[in-house]
Amino acid sequence: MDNPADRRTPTRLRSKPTWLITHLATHAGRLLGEAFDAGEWRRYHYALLAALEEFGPASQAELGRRCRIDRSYVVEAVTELAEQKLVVRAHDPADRRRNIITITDAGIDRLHRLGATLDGVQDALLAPLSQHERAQLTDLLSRVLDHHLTSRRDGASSGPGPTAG
Amino acid sequence: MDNPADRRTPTRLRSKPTWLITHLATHAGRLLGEAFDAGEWRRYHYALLAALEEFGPASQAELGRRCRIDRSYVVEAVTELAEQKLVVRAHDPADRRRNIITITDAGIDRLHRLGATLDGVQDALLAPLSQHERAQLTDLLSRVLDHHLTSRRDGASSGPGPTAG
DNA sequence: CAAATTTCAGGAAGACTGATATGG
DNA sequence: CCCATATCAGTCTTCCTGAAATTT
Repeated sequence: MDNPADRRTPTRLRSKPTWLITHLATHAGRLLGEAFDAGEWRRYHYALLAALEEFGPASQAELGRRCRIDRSYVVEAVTELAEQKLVVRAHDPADRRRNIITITDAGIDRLHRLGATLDGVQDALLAPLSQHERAQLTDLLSRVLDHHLTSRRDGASSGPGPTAG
Repeated sequence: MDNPADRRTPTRLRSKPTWLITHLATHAGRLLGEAFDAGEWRRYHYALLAALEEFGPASQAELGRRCRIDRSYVVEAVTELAEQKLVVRAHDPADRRRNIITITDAGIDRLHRLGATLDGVQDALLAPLSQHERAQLTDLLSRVLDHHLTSRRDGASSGPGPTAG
């Protein structure tokens, strides 16, 4: 029952990056969940705060594009952040469709504290790798992700072209 | 609106492997979905077939442990595979709690054809990387995943210990 | 009685879609 | 009229938990 051979994963799966990435995402999600659970935090809370701090006030649509968060989630997450006074939601006088979201001092403070927590999660996730290897992995993942983010302009109106449906 | 600067991702996210892996998993899932959609395939169908082909007939519990698929899904997926005669589900005379799942010739054939499709997905996902870099990435991911799979003995009955609520 | 297996019922999180109202 | 934005109401997949029945 506790035989290690019983738990060996099929070679056909182990050799496939898609499988590795999918399962690692699950573990990363678990670690993030454990780290964030105490305060009802979600990943997108951190993402939104990070975008607001780095790029300044923005509309909800822009935040969604930057953080790759769906518009539905932006609505919900901004509401939650606003309730805790970590951001302020105001109408844009220049374009009355938009909300302008601004991070508060409390929001910046929270961002930094969540950041420290997150750094711990990265360490836990990449524990078996050396510093050099961690940088290497981050670089490879970045390049792959960049490729897919730039080759899919999925935020704007451009051609949908359902390739397999 | 189509300003690239508008889509730039916060540095605090880009530098975090957890974020990169999570988002890449989304893209991988999309690619897998597109590739599999035509035939109602799911990842775990392939995973189960791969385990059965590599390690021979097995109980459902063992399949779940090998492929890291939850027991609920194993039930469902095996049923679907059995309906298409890709596997056979039989009672184990030696231990009447167990079902013994065996892959059929048609199942092996399907496994190989799905494998070819999946290889195409790996290529699409890792397009921007050289062959050497792909091997490097696969190796790094494997080592990280191994670490978490072996440090968490999550299949058996051992202590759950909810560390955070 | 304890443990393992199969099975079902359902919950949680995240990605995504469609519809609607409003404004540019 | 077309497009963008904000919002709400859902669906879908995957992961996970709880519980029941059966057997060891």
